[in-house]
Amino acid sequence: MSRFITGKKRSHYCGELRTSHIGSEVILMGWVHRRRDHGGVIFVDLRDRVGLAQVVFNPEVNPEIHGEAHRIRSEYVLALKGTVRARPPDMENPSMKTGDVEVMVDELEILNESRTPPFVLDTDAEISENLRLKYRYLDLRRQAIQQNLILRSRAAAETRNYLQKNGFVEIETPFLTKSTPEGARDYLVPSRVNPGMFFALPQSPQIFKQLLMVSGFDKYYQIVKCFRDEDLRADRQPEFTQIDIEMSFVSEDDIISINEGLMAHIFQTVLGKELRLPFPRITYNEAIERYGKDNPDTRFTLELRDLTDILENSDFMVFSEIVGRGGVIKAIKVEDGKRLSRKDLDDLNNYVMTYGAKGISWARVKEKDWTSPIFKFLSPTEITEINKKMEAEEGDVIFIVADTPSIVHDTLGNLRIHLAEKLNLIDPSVFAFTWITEFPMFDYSDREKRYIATHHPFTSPMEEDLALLETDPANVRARAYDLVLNGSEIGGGSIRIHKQDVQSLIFKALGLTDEEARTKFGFLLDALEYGTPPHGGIAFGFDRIIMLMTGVESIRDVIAFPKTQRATCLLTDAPSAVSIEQLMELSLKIV
RNA sequence: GGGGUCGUAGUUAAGAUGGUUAUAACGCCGGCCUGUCACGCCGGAGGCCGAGGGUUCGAGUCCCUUCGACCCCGCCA
Repeated sequence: MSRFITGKKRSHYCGELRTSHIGSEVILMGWVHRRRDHGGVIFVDLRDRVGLAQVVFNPEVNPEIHGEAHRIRSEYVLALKGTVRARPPDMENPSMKTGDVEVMVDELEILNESRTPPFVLDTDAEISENLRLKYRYLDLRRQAIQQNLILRSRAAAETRNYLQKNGFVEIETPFLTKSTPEGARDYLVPSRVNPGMFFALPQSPQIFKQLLMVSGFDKYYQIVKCFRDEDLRADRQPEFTQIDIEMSFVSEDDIISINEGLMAHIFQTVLGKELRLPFPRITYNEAIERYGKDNPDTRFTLELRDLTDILENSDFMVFSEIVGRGGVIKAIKVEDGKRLSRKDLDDLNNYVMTYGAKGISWARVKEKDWTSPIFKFLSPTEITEINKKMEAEEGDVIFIVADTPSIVHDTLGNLRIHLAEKLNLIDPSVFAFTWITEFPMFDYSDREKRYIATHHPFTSPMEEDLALLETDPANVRARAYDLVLNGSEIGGGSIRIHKQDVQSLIFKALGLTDEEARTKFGFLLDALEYGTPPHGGIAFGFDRIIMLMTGVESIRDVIAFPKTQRATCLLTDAPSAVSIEQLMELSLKIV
């Protein structure tokens, strides 16, 4: 039996010792971060989740414990009692928070030994991600990622504080629920009791939170896991966490202002960062026009300008023909273009092909003319007009893309970010929030040959666009809004439909027959007939918010046990095969 | 489904044009060392070059297949 665990309790965290503790007796427990054995005196940096403390074993003070300390290796777990003292003069270590003091050990117990870890934990050295994920429990001992998870915990706590204080009720909703059409692919769970039937894990608690509004809960929230069986990215995991919020008797402005308050509260309490409210708002159309994306990074300019008018009748057929087919021509301008070499410029042709563009034209603006592969194809008037439109001066570089509107926007929108990163135009200390409003209600899906909901099928259309529902669905705007932070969509929501007749109209516009709507959403349509209040809400991607707050590049660095890009867990080896007995119990057969 | 980067001691990496015994640093093991803090000094062990096949007198290096990690496109209401 450990005499420390049964008799003596930890008195302090290693990382909290300061000069104020000098003279006091402390009991520490932690991991051996580093050991420096001088043959005589032995120093150990002992680590816990707060930080490091130097503990000292001196053979003259206590030969027996010093002998024991010789056995100590990296990552051994120690319990020890000792006295905090000031370090001898000129022996302080200013790079450690606890560097002014050290602990002279007079009792030691090795609580556990450790094999040599597969990678060293005492540096910030880059370790390959498959090793990190396989030994995630060791990776999570590293201070940087521990700090991320601690910050995440504080952000979650402050979210709850704020919402509770503002009268919200946290209510849990089912994980075993009904598969719904529309949206992402569902993760399915077979039902043993009902052979051949499946639950789906929720892509979000959307319908349940609306039903809670019908029930009169008025202000609901939940910090909740959601599941989507789609391909992964640096900021996408198959299971992720949302801050889910819904309110009754509110307009867009009410939801926006309470959530601006939420963001300000979290950033203030967790990061000590004062956010300026209200956040700017721009419409979806404006975002696309100016930035090419509905999640613009507004920390830098490089805005898109439209050259279609100037070039639609150009003798340069490449441009005029594209316009003739309904295409557009847009451009961005980089000041001080010397920073881009000729090779940089030519390499961009490969870059833009990723986004479906056939190419990109560039022009170095000179005092009289351009240096540009397309200079000889354009008239002097066109050159002048373009310079004027772009407000270009000598030394600037202009990038021009001509194609369908969506390819042009996609290409320039991403090129904008690419160039900003390459040219260091982004101040990493800035948090630039923007609301995007008036999203289109529908997107046309080429694959499904029908309109699909841009947000989701329960989103209310703008009243003034109701008449367009049957005649011109592409131009119906939704009462939907996204919150964008530094070019990441961190949240989105809408005012919902609360009338059964409007909901039916939308289902019709989406190509759902009454019967299909009945089977898929009958319970919701029923509920709408029993006094549903006007309501709306929002959901935030909690992991993404934490990524931005911690400044990490990968969502895996803010999740304790993440999946790989192929949606597997290298630690547990999930997913894995199951026994034939398990399958039979579920009435399943592998095809 | 598609495009790209990568895989060499425990770890991180170096290994032009194919050519003897595959390097280095850190880590690990042993020895020495009483004030270090990336402690120092001396010595040592450690490799099926992701896996399989092929070309060749000869492959870490070239070709094919395959596995895995990461980034991107599609996808993600």
